[in-house]
Amino acid sequence: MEQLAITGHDEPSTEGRRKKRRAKAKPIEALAPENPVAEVVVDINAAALDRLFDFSVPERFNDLAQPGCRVRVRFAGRLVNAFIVRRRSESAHPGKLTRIDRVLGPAVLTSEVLEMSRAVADRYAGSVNEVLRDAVPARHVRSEAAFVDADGRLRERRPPKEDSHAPRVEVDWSGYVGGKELVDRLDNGKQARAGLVVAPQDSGPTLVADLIARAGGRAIVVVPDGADVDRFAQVLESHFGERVARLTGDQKTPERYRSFLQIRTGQRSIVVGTRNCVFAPVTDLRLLVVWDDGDDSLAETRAPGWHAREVAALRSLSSNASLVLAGRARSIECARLLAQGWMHPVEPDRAKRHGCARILTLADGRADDPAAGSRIPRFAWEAISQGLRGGPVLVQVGRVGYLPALACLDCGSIARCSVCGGPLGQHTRAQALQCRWCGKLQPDFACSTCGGGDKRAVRIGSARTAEELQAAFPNIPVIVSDSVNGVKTEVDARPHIVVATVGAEPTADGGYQAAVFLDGDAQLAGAHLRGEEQLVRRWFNALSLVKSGIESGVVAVTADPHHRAVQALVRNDVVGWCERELADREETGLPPITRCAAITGPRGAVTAFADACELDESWRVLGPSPLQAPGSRSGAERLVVLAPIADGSRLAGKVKMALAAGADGSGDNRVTVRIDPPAVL
DNA sequence: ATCGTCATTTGT
DNA sequence: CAAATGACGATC
Repeated sequence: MEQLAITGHDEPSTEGRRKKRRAKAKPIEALAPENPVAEVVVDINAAALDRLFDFSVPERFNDLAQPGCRVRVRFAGRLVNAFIVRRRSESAHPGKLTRIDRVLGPAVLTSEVLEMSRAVADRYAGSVNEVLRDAVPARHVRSEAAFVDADGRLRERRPPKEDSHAPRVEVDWSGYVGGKELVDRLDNGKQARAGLVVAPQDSGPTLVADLIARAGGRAIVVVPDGADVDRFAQVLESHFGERVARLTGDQKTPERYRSFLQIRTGQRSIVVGTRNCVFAPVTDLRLLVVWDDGDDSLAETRAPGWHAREVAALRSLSSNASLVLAGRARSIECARLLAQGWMHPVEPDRAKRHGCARILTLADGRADDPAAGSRIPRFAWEAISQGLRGGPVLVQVGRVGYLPALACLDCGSIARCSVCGGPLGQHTRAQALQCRWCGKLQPDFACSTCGGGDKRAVRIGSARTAEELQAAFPNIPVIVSDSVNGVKTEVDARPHIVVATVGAEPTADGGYQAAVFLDGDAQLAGAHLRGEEQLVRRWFNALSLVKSGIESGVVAVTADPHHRAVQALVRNDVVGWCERELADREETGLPPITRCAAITGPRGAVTAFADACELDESWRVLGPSPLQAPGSRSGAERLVVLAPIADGSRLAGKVKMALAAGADGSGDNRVTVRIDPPAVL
């Protein structure tokens, strides 16, 4: 009987002797009695291989080889990893099927995650296996033992008893326009989609905890970085205890895999983590929260470059889980979804908006300040010294280093590297000038335009700012938080000065007494498309670190008080700012109003690829324009295609077709394509 | 991707 | 006329 099941090796062998010997040494095993065919996704990065392949299941793997399992298969002559998608009774493949070589562990990939990965791949013109690499963490065999039974299957576990009734968190939503509607829907088990702006005086983690409780647990909270994970997890664990799992990019393989399996087996049902956790296999997911979704670290850098907000949106569509994009600011992408009516706004009302720290600018009669033109005007000094009487003071600066940008004293042209033409900067007080692109040290500066040897500072960095403040307040400790000295996550409540680059501000125990936002004008002037958006986002993030309420602190902003970004801060109105920015993008037809494909590569190859895509006549093509950046080889250029959102999947489809046909080239002539990359133009 | 096959080019 | 480089095409 077993003989009948043998499909055997295909040897059209001429020598019966050899055949006999082999058969004796290794008798051919029968195939699985039921569904002997396994459809798999192979783990090879090639657009042309982004489809399912059939393999046969030997009898001994019949129980183990379940859908969702990682397996090892011989494919195109090599052993590669793959995921089983499903088992079937027969194959449509005309040829003979190769056998699965080995089964690597239990079913880690759920059908929901697979389907979502497919949707993400389609949206970004990538292939499923690329997305699966991000969705399913690396296997760790030793950690696995505790989660599988003797038969190799996952041991399903229920969360530590407690309840069908998740503990309530005491949050008063009356200060939020749209808040009642949101929590009503969650309370009633209906799907909700909301763009939530959290007031500076409220705790983000607490509000999120309340939403999770109302949604009945079973939630994923995606945050930008590890420090945020700690902040959120602490609060969530205080409410939900053992049900919370952390999943972050900086966990080691065993810890990460264990966390993942705890989620997969149902042992933990609330996940807080960095971008990849948006794929976490929470069973019966009810709520997805993306915190501060304007932060670029929520975008994967490797292909296909998905963004956690978009993945969450796709997942909420396919799973019926609620979706909340929450933060101190609002991303333009979120504003677009709101304008479209796909999500509902939830925002602090007028009274709540007035309840935060006081914002001071050069307006309000302070324009006559004799020191108004200096980098740190008098009112900012006053804010610092007054603040120091009660506690810590935050000084936010635009750039890291000592003197990050210099210019020739004579002709005023920017100091540039003699080798590569990159901008020169002085990183520490003692160090010579160094090129920011190629790193070459240049002790003897000579202006490349006029030959002059004298220079002046154009920008002042965190190190120099700290030095100046230390000189002015000799008895006060000055702490620096930046990429060079290390990013601090928390400081205590004693009076000291914290100098931080934008985005690297530590939280202060009890809140800062005062804050000063420096270099706003320079940052707003360097405006590429999203520069202003990023600054506004970071300002509002920093604003929330300052004491509010009755003893509220002050925030001194030195940028042009008439700039709309500064006005947004003064009126604590990030929503209005966002609406205006969205209107601007609508006028110019730039992302996120349009779907975008950015094609980058060597000269010529870029346009050749665009031709291969057979783009619609109606789509807008910008460039190709030369790429001037530190890493890029000279001659690299970029072409940007803008299509209406409604054409998004057609654009991605055409790009994918071209990729599958190999139009992206190989070796030095290779082009890369990104759909909706975080940085365009 | 990577490997094989077939075709075209190059070398002595 | 044989080795060498290259370009499709299939991969189960």
